[in-house]
Amino acid sequence: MPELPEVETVKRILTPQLIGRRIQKLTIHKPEIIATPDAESFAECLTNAVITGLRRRGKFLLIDFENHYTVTLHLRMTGQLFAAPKNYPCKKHTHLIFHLDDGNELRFVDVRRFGKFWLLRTEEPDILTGIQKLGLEPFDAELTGAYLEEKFSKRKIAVKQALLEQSVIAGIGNIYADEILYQSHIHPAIKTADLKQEQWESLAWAVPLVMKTAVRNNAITAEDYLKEEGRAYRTSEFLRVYGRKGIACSACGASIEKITISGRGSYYCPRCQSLK
DNA sequence: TTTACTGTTCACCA
DNA sequence: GTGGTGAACAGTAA
Repeated sequence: MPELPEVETVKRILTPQLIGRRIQKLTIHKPEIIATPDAESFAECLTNAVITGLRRRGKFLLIDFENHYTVTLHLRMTGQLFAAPKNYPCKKHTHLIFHLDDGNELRFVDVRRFGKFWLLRTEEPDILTGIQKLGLEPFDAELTGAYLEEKFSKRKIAVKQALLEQSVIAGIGNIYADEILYQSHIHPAIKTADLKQEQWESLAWAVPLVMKTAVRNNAITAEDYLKEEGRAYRTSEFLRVYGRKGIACSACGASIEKITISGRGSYYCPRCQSLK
C-alpha cells in the first residue's frame, strides 16, 4: 500500500507498537524478499535485537535497532507491514515474520512480492537501497517553484512523469501525482519545458497540501489497520480525480477523463486542468 | 481469455 | 545525453 501518505500512516501506527520490542525469532518464508544480505545473516543479525525507532524517507520505511542495524524496506506495489497477535490468522502471501517479545508478530505480506528488505549498519552510508538518490521531502521548505523550475524547465517530459521522479521529490506516486495536478489546475500531459513560473509555484504549493491532506485522511486506528480497513485508499472518497473516470468533477461538473502518460493511467478534469 | 494494476529498474531504441 | 517504450518482477480482479 505504498505512496508517501500510506507509508507515513504505517510508520505512525507501528511506532508505538514496536519501540522497545525485542525480536525473539524470525521466520522467513520467501528469502528472495531480502535484498541484502542473505536471509540467514538477516535473521542472525536481528535475533535478540531491540527496536529503537522508525523513520520514513520518501516511500521507504526504516527500522532502527539498538545493535546499530537498520532494516530499510520498500513496500512497492502491494506490500503490507503490520503487527498482529501471534494467534491472529496468518494471511496468504505472508513472507516474513518478526516474532516480538510481547506476544505479537510483525508480519510482512506482499501479494506480488515486489517489496524488498535491506539490512544495513545504521551509521554507514547507504548506497544500496536508492535512498541516497532521493530528492526533497514534500514538506521541505526548500521545495519551491524555483526549485522545480530549475530541475525540469530544460527537460521535455510530461509534468505528470516529472512529479513521479523520486530524485526530485520523494514520495509521490501515481495516485497523488494526479491529485496534485488537479489541485494545481495543470493538465498532466503538459511538457515541463512549457510550464510557466506561476505553474511551478502552483505545484510547489499543491505538493505539500495534497500530501498533508492525504496523511490526515488516511489516518486509521491500529485495529482498523489490522482488519485492512485502510486498504481501499485507491478508491478513497477523498480523491478528487484518481479512479473517477466518467464521474463529474466536484468543482465544475465536467466528466473526469483518463489517458495514459508514460504507461501510467492518468485522471484529470478536462475543464479545470487546461493544456496551457 | 485478456487486460490493468498503487513501484522501480533496466534494456533497447530513435 | 535525452526521452520513449516495453519488459521484468508475480498475482489478482474485473
